[in-house]
Amino acid sequence: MSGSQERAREVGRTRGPEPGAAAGRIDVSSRIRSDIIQGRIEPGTKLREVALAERYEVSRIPIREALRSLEAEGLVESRKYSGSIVAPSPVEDAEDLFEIRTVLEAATAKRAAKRASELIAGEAPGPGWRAQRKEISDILDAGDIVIGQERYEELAVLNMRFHFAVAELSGSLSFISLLRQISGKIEWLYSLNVTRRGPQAWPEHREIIAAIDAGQQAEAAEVMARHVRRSRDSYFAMMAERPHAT
Amino acid sequence: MSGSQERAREVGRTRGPEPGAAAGRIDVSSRIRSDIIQGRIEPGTKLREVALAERYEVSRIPIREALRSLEAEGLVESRKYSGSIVAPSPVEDAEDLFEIRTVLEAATAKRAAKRASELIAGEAPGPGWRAQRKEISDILDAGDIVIGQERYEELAVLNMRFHFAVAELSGSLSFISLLRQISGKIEWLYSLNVTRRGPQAWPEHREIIAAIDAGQQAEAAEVMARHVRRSRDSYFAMMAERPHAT
DNA sequence: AAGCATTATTTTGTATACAAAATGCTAATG
DNA sequence: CATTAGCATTTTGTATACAAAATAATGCTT
Repeated sequence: MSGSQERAREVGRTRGPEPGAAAGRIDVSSRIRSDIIQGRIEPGTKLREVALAERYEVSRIPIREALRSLEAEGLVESRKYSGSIVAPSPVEDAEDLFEIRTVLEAATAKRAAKRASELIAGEAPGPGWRAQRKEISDILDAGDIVIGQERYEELAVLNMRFHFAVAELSGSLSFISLLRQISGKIEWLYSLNVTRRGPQAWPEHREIIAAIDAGQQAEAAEVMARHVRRSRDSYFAMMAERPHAT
Repeated sequence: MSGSQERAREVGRTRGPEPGAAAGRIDVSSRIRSDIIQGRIEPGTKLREVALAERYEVSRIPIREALRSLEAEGLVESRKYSGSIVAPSPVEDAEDLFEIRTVLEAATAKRAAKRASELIAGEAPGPGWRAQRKEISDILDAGDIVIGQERYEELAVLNMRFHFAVAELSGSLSFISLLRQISGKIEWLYSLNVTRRGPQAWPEHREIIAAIDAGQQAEAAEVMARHVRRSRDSYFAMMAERPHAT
């Protein structure tokens, strides 16, 4: 690999970036993702790299890498030499997304129950079980408290945490990463409507955990599937009432 | 043509990179992915950007973007300021990967059957149906020919194409992109063993399509699930015979 | 004036240069 | 001798500079 090293270039001492330009920053891709999900950037918007670079006060390089990640999540669509645009609103994919959640989460519940049954049989369920199981109890308790105090807005994040906690209880990294893949679109979907599923759905979580704890794989899968389908029905019922802002 | 305009365009000759440096190149990320899947780079290997840049004869920028994509596929693991390494061999995740395929592909078969039932009912199944359905027939025929001529090595790629074609027949982009997400690891899994599933599995594909064409959703899902599970069993039977090179 | 070829302009893609963090090594100290 | 503080090296992260492609604008021909 040769290369004409002799640039004979005036020493560019003037080159350094403004000191302090790179102030404390929180991962650009998260900020863009958030801006898309929260609707601060509309679907179809052309994401020009220089504009984003200015907006988030970084250069184009981090922007480009962030766009690659967001592309993998399906929040952004890119074509070579043609730039990136914000993906179309996920409302069209709502049915698919709920179906995906149904089958994947039923599988995670089943696997979690399998691990529990191993525990019951005296075998070791693998590392982390205790902590993961406790995490779920904490989430369930927190949900009850939140409901008792009628702070329903906080249920959404707890709900998300519960479902991911079950995935982690399954011990299967492949399922977790797949669920994480679609979580962006799921969040986006829900953020399109301020209303969320009411508190009456929360107790279903305890049924799911009961089946898992009992080591009943088929039961756990079925209860989880039913739970997600109800959440689907609730979503579409809501959409029927108040038309969405696509 | 009055006045030939000599636009002196060659002023800034100072900085240009070696001419011809960017020769015809085929997407770096595909090449790295291929090298990982084919085992030319072992799991756990530190992927240093400069080394990759030299190996693929590009600068670090395209390398970094490729690594982001591969990270999303789970073929590479990265930590900030700590670089990227090739993900561990997917053999440990084999069970999970087959389970994921089972539930996702059963769902795609079900949806494809649903579209077919709409066609039967006289409704329009949506755009692309005809072409997609024909594509499947072509693949099935090609497989029969290949088997007839005992060129079994070519079955692997046809098999992959068939399953993706069914996903496309479902008309659900979300499912397709999720399946594409794990396809890298699936390919990796299979490439670890030269042997593949024998030709006796091929006719099962026609059963799946038959159920879809008949618009029998539950049946299509079940047949597809059974098919993937058999492929799972076949894989593990093979692994039991000849120990893998982890 | 309409359609098309050609030239500007814009935007993405990539290479180089420099800064920041992590890693490894050396040496001083208990 | 083990440990650790400090320094040097290595490697990733990011900014700037330039090249290539696409898009917009211009002018020419019919």
